[in-house]
Amino acid sequence: MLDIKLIREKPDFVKEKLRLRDENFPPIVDEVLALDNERRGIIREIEDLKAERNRLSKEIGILYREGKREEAEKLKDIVSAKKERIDCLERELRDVEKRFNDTLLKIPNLPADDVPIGKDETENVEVRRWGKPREFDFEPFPHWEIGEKLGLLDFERGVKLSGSRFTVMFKEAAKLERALINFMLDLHTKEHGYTEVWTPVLVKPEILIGTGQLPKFEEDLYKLCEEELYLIPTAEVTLTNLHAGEILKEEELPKYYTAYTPCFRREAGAHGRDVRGILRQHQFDKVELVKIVKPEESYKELEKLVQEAEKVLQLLEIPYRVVELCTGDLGFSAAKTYDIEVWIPSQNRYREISSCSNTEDFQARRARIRFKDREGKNRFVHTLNGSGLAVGRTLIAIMENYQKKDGTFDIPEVLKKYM
RNA sequence: GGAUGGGUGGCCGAGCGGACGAAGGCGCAGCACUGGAAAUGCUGUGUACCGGGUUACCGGUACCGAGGGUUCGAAUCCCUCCCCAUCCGCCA
Repeated sequence: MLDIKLIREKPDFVKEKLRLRDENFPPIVDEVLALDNERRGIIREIEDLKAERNRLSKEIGILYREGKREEAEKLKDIVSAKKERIDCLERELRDVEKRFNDTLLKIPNLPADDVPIGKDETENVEVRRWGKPREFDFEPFPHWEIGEKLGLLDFERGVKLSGSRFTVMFKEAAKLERALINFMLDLHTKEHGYTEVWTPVLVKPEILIGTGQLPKFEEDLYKLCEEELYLIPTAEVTLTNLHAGEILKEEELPKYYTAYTPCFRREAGAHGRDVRGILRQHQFDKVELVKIVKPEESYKELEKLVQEAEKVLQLLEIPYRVVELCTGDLGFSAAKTYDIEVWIPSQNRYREISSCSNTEDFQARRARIRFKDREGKNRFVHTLNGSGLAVGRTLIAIMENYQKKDGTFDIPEVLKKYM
């Protein structure tokens, strides 16, 4: 959530930044400002009336104590009349406030100053490459062919159990999935200083508002019909919200959390994309990295976060590149994002395997995560999140990059002790 | 799912219609004492919003789990809901 004070003081600046994301955003700024004005007018009137009421009520109490019943009765009538007006205004305020909040919650974060300007993913900027794509002396198979032939990936049974975009994994695939999770968690906890966390995967709506999935992206989420609970689309949701509503001590920061969880996405906008294989599934595993840090350290921490995620692919010895997302491709909550894209031989291109973002105080403000600084002032923290990595996609990368002519594939050296 | 007991400030805990933003304690900060520290003493110590000065300030409003209601006035009385604990039931 953006700071309403910033919107009030620099509406043109905010509009300009939002325009870099999408031409359609700027009008919402005027909308929210109009509601803010209306809201403040009503608040002022209510508070004046209440101040008067409180003053008179106090007087009534004193009059009673002094035994001046008649005077007290007179004052009562005056206060009663004010009460009617207050009730009416409060109803009005409730309505305006709700519209104000809904609107404010639907405004995305502002891109950081150094984010490249562009309209969509074609204008993302490559930052660096690691490793050389292997030269094959045969036409590399896509992972779904490798997996089906070896009896490791069963797409038909996935559909039988749960429908399209669900898959069953057998034997080495299932085992490799588990090995990868352990490998990633070990790396981040032992080498990078993260605290391992296990979290629920069902969460309340306000938690999803905290990280920015709600209210705008309800159609991307799975929701229970019996209870007001949603399946998480990423552990970013639970890890970031661990400290929702809390005021942390400055010396507790930074906090580094990592968790393995399954993730659930309806992929509402992705009909027809990547339908084959396990690249885009409704349920997938991910090891997530979340950092809660002091504002002045967040960009330094973002660079470190990306490197920590990259380390996974380096140890697995799989080529990748890092791209910086342009303004038009940034996610809703992000001020700045690096994607890590892994080399997929069968597609002869790099595909996203991790997304690392600094949301600055956008999520902190929504989830009310603050810390008390040395002067005793409460300030919003900055929150960062990144995949470290998407496990299913890492499995794809291994199957394809380590494949052999006979249709089998090798296991990366670092994973052997996990198998 | 059933029964019982609870939800008050950073924490513990009192208050049960008017002077209560809320006793007391702990914690924290400052000062005094000390060679330094401990102990002790004194002082201070919530948040959000609205308005004015627009730096360290002042005024107002709200907040005692949430939402309604009664009342001139609610932490306090009434209703609804949520959450927590314990026991029973069910269950991996």
